[in-house]
Amino acid sequence: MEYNIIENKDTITVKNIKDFIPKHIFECGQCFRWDKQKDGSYTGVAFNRVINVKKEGDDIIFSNTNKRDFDDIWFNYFDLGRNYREIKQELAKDDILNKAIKHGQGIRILNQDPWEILISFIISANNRIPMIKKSIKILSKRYGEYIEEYKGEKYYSFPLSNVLDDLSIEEITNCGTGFRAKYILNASKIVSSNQIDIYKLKNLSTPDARNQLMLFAGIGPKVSDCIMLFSMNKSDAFPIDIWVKRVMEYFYVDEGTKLMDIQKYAQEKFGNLAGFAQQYLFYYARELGIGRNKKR
DNA sequence: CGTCAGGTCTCTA
DNA sequence: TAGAGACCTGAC
Repeated sequence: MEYNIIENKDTITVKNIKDFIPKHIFECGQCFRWDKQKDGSYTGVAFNRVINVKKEGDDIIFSNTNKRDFDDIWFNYFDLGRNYREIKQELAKDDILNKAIKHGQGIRILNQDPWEILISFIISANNRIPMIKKSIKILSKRYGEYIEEYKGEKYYSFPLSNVLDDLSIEEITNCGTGFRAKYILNASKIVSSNQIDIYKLKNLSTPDARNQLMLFAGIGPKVSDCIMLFSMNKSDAFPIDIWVKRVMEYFYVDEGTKLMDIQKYAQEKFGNLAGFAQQYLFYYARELGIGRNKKR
């Protein structure tokens, strides 16, 4: 993928970029540390940096950054080396996905940090997105490192495992994590002691990586698939949350199909692109509120 | 006040 | 080995 990049003071502009719509990227459920600003742009924190992303016409402007960070961090973070046009062309052969893609054509799957994503998705279990974001924000403010103030707001990095592993259950609960606090503490101890090297899991096969992740208390099939898809470059992972379950039942499989069987179905149908299909379907289901009034 | 939300764990038959 | 029930928390 080649881009026409313009460098200015504190900003990098990528001209005429297709397949990049901030709203789709930041609101398709893969990340929790990006907030919409009054001007419609999004400000987020990742890899100890604060950055603002704004779409102007066909250009994307990255503010509060520089060419070096763009090359070293953001190019990979925003998955800019991947050709989404080809992925969408392939998936659009399926009628349902063809429609779903039209709603979320600017989605990209971010390459996020495994440790932050592992904890974030432990917190996501039986929780709501605003609450998840709030918990992560408090955790970072209390136990992360201060990064900088940007447009009147202070930003903090996500706390390291060897900081969280010293906390009490109560201290973690007090960040709004509820019953998941014990899972967070447990995971912190496993990671800080290197009992499981989560940074090496991306080198394993998807089933093997999944089995390793499921060893953590509080991580089941859905959360492990999220971790693999959003931070370990496993594009064949297919996380099935309530929305994906609904949209799959609505369009593809019988109601009451077991999650494992939906998983198998998606694996066979979408293969290596399952993760991308999941994102388009998830966004589509939420936009349309598919199955919202149905009982589980 | 119940209900319920980006699931997972525990207990029971 | 599958299925029901519990679970922090806060918004409706």
